[in-house]
Amino acid sequence: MTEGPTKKPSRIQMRNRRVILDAALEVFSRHGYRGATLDLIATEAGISKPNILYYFDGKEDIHVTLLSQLMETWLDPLVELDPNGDPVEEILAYVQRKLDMARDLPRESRLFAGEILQGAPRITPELHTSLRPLFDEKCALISRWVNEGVLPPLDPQHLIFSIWATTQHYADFQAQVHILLAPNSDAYDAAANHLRVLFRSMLTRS
Amino acid sequence: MTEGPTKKPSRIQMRNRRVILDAALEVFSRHGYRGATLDLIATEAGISKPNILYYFDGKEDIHVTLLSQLMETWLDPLVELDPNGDPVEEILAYVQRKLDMARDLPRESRLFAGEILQGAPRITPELHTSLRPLFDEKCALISRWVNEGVLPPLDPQHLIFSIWATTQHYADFQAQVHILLAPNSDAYDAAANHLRVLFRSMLTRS
DNA sequence: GCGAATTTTTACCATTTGGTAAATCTACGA
DNA sequence: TCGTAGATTTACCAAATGGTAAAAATTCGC
Repeated sequence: MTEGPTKKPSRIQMRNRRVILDAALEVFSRHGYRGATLDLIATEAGISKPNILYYFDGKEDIHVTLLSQLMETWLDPLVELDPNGDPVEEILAYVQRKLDMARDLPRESRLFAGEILQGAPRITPELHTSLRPLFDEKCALISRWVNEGVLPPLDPQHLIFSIWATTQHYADFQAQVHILLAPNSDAYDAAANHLRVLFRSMLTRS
Repeated sequence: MTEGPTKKPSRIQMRNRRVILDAALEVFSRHGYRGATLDLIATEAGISKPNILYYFDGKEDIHVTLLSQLMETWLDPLVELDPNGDPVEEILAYVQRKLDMARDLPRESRLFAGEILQGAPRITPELHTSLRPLFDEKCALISRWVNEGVLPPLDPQHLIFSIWATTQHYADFQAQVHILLAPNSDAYDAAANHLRVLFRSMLTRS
């Protein structure tokens, strides 16, 4: 472990690590950290448990690896918020991107939600180093837009919270949403329309 | 279990069941269902593990009891949505009540969120019998308001989702919120202001 | 094809955890 | 105060679970 340059991974290592992480994402997001077992992950991956421990140092290593890899994808929509674009359209496009992610990557959303829900015991450092600076930067950008008068007065921090909350809700609370919505309706289309109206109303009020 | 009328619980039973449930709420909300152990709950409650199993049939029994008791409290703010009140003020008051609950009962919020996040394996029946009818009823009420022209066109289902999502976010994602917000600021006051503006904008747009 | 390195399996193990049986202690009404 | 129903503790247990050692199998550069 105190070795210098890590050997570049073989094709087998690349493939198996990917297979294991995909299985682990499925299992962790469905059962939570403690509810997930190495046996479940092993079965899901089609790889024996000791073999999984050949590729990862342990259960926690798999979990942390997943969360770290996820973080980049997760923050990407916010990174793309363009200082040079039209403020209202930029923010609405951000809402749409976040909603698309909730639709396309619900397991990732639930994995992240589960970690935060339990106090972010394994990802707090990353939140400080990755999320916090980006959050501050984009809050400053939105504040600038407000000060320039191109946006009405609003709280950038809580605006972003509202966007996160409303979009991720469809992935994180999917079980509830499915019970409450008519099964044939396309929840995401309706949600997209609703959220566009909701946030546009706030961003364009006179 | 096939007995007829259950004996009325003694004072000791009342007290100990309350103590156990309170400890279990703390432990379940912090660690999730699988992460919570009877030993943790026992320590937190100051009651030995076998003694806990004298009052409850098992771990799942405690969890289900907690969720069932919580459901009533949880739905209460929505029950109070008054068909005879002013639509905009009624909905904004509902938002405030939900936000107050997230502030005052964060453990309950996280317990519920954890259950839904994992597919509501132990509370799905209650969601159908308790939540669904109330949800449908209040959606119909809001639809009526829209049809009467006292509210602008909007999707009642997704409006309620947005209210749930934005308010519960402050309890469920508390760990993240604490990392991102300046520690001295009063998050709930700012959130209340923000959410009032957000939803009022949508409800009063011309 | 061959030897070394990598990968996989087999056979385990210690700990944790939900739960139980039975003995013991305590409260409480007669 | 005494007997009994109710409450609590002690001493367990079986299954699940994260993890390991070492043998066996496979892959790969030459």
